[in-house]
Amino acid sequence: MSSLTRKGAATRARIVAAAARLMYERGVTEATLEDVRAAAGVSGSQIYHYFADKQALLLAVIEYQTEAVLELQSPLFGRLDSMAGLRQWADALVEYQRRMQCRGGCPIGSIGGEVAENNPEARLAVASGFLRWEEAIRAGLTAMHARGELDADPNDLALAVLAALQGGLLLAQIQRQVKPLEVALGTILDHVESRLAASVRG
Amino acid sequence: MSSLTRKGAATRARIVAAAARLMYERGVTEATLEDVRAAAGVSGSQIYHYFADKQALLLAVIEYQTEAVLELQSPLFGRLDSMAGLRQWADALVEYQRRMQCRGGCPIGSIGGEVAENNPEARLAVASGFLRWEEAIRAGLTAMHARGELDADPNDLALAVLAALQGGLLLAQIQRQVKPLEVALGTILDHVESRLAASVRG
DNA sequence: TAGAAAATGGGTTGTCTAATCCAGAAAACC
DNA sequence: GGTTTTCTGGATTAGACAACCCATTTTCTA
Repeated sequence: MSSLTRKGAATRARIVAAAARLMYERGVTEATLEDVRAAAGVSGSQIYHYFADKQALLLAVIEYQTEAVLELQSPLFGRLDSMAGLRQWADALVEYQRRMQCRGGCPIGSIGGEVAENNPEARLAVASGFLRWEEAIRAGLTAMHARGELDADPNDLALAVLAALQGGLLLAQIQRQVKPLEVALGTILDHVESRLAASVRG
Repeated sequence: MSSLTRKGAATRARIVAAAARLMYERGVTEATLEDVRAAAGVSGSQIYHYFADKQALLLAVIEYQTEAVLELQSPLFGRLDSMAGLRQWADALVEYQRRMQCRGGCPIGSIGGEVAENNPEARLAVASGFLRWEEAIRAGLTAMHARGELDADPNDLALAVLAALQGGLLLAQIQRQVKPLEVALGTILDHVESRLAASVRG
């Protein structure tokens, strides 16, 4: 592999970004390397210059999508220790899906579903992405719990919130409407709210 | 197509069942028609005798899996109008996944995720499968609501339960452990329980 | 039992796509 | 300024797989 020059790193990044977009839009198997090559605006053997094979590119894409998803939400993650912050976060996710017309589903989860049964390595990469997502949610709920504001296990709640999000995204993707996501997140947050300690609930 | 004899219908069913199993175990694209042919124990051009192309077979598989999933749960559907029945149903789903070692995820949902972005016809077939599933859940919650036992919109709750189930299944499939499903269903049912009318809760 | 459907088993075609290889030009970096 | 890396652009291989065709035999079933 040796060292990557500035330009080399930029090209590599362009390839990963293009691959991520195509795999998101069409699925992993439907996104051919020729498509990726064209979309990235590179020629011939450049993809193989930076990646051993399609599998290596896929793993890079999973990394990339995990970073992208977490980065996109990061401004909102800091406020997940209050109901207002949680609702704001949920609203932003719903709004984003609405803008995307519910296409693609979850950038991580949709890849996960596609590779889970025939690509253990990719499955594990997706699992670790989910773990980081779960931890971001858990941090907020744990803070609430530590302050004595929350009367429930924050770990279980975080997992339930992530599951509601993933299920909502899948149903939204398949039905091409945001309502399932909206209702799934709204309901699980209603539940969190119902577990607020009496002192906070006012 | 003309008329199907008894034996013809049986062979067709064998092909669909084999295809369903393989698509579930490996994903739609990884299940080749040659694999299906061998697994069904039929020879040569039999698949094309009963199905125009792979797409037609896929649609038959989605139908088949929808029926299978609903039929498997049908003994429990009748009791979804009480917390005991709901918990029993959830336990059965968790237990089933445990026995499957969390492989495959949801027979309908995993196909849905794979085809959503490149096969509108299949996506709609999955959507209608989800609708039937949602309605089975809704029937129970609506009954509770009609009896004045439930203090919430049964339609929204049913959608939230299905989303929690799907999200839990996806996370379970990717992490290869039942906990996400267990927690997701447990938490959403806790929420349903928290919305029981005072008269029932008491 | 006669006609229709089911089934065998093989061959074939065409396409798609991942994966390699190469010779030479351009650019970046020390 | 020389070395390394990047990049071009094409050619090519090799395999997988869907789809189609056909001659023949077996099995239903009306």
